[in-house]
Amino acid sequence: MEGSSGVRKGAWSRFEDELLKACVRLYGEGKWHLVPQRAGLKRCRKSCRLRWLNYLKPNIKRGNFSEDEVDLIVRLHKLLGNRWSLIAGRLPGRTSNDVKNYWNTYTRRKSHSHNKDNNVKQHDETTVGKTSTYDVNYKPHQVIKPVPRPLSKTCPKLLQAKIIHSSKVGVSEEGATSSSSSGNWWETFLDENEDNFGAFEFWGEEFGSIACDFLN
DNA sequence: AACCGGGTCAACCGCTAGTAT
DNA sequence: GATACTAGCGGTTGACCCGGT
Repeated sequence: MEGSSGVRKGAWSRFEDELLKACVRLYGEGKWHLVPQRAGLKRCRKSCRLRWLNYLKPNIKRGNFSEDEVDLIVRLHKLLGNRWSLIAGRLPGRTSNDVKNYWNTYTRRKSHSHNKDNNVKQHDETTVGKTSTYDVNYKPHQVIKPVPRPLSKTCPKLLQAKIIHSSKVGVSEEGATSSSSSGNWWETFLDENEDNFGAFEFWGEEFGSIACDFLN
């Protein structure tokens, strides 16, 4: 299976996996455009990156989603919409592809059962997703799509919150660690923690109120 | 045993955002 | 500011598997 440009497509062989793993071990993640050359693979950079992120990367969790994970996915999807990478970021060991695939089958299952039985008044408590679109009490939810905001580095809110980070090391411009001692502020962004309501407000009054509603 | 349909998951494609020059 | 290039994302597709008939 090789394209006209000499680039292989389709399923990865064990040998290719080993080459890719060895390459990442040697050079680290990133610079994906160099990976095919370095690893001696006839794959495009996208293919290499995807294979690594979705399959070869250590700590990837496989198998069924737990109830907690499903619940989190439902809640996060309600808040973020189809931002699979953001959602996956909150689920250790899960990839955006996993989450997306799960959601697609999950919603398909839901719509299937919905079509089968339009008269269902009570949502089956045993099924996953307590907030399915087909709940009797379902209200169309408002998906929050982060809007780019022109923020000055001297923005008082930013300075106050000390969340101006270097994109690489997660350290404030002042060289101190951020207010979130355990790393990046977004890692705890959705925690049910009062501190975060300030963060919501930071993105604007509207976002803050929606997010608070969501968490309540 | 053969066929069919649905579910699952890996992979590809097209697009946008970010960065370098 | 314009352009080129790279990284990353979400949508979609297709192969494979499995259970039912």
